[in-house]
Amino acid sequence: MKRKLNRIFQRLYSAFGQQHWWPAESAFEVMVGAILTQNTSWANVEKALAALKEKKLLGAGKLYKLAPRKLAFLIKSAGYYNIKAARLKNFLKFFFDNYAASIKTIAAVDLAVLRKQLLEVNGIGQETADSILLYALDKPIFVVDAYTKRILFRHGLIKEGADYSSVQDIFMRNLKVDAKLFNEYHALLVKLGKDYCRKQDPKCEACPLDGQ
DNA sequence: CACCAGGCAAGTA
DNA sequence: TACTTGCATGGT
Repeated sequence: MKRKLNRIFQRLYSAFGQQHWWPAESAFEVMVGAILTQNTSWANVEKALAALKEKKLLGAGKLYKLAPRKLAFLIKSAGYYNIKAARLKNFLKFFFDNYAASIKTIAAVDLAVLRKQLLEVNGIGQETADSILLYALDKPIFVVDAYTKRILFRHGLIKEGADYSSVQDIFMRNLKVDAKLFNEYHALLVKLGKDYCRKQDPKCEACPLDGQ
């Protein structure tokens, strides 16, 4: 498995190059984006983030004070806006209550400890927690998403419907535990998923992973 | 028109 | 534990 995973990474990197993830201007923006992108296209999330920036509200304090209805309205384009507004509030309360909304403070917390805490926040599941840990706080944890599972399934590396932890373990146990590597690898899988491994065309034509 | 997108929680059996 | 359903906009 180590060989397969490393070969896949090399193929993807050769085909697509560095992805420069996460696309955001700050760690806090990554956290907000991680919640907004739940089951939602990134293009729609970008509109929501732009709306918050335009109003100069993309900061922990500003967002926490903002009325839930107003927040929901501003992130409307990201879909599920009522529930996402509530989830952002839940996360912000956690961030203020435990870490005074300080990125430096929260980033100093042990990976396993913080992951457990994040999962206790209503609205933050495994993928969102791991996205925050890896892309906002630079912690070495592998992010698994729908693309990851689909790609691994289509290439015969996992069974259909494999659960999150089992897929995550495949990467964590067979790759060097390195935030930089995990960052690039997940981003490359998303790139492949978007461009070649769509749900609608199961044939994955011209997939860079096929052939020799 | 139908289907999908960088999930999650709550309800049911 | 293993399904099912609600949440919602915007692009293809």
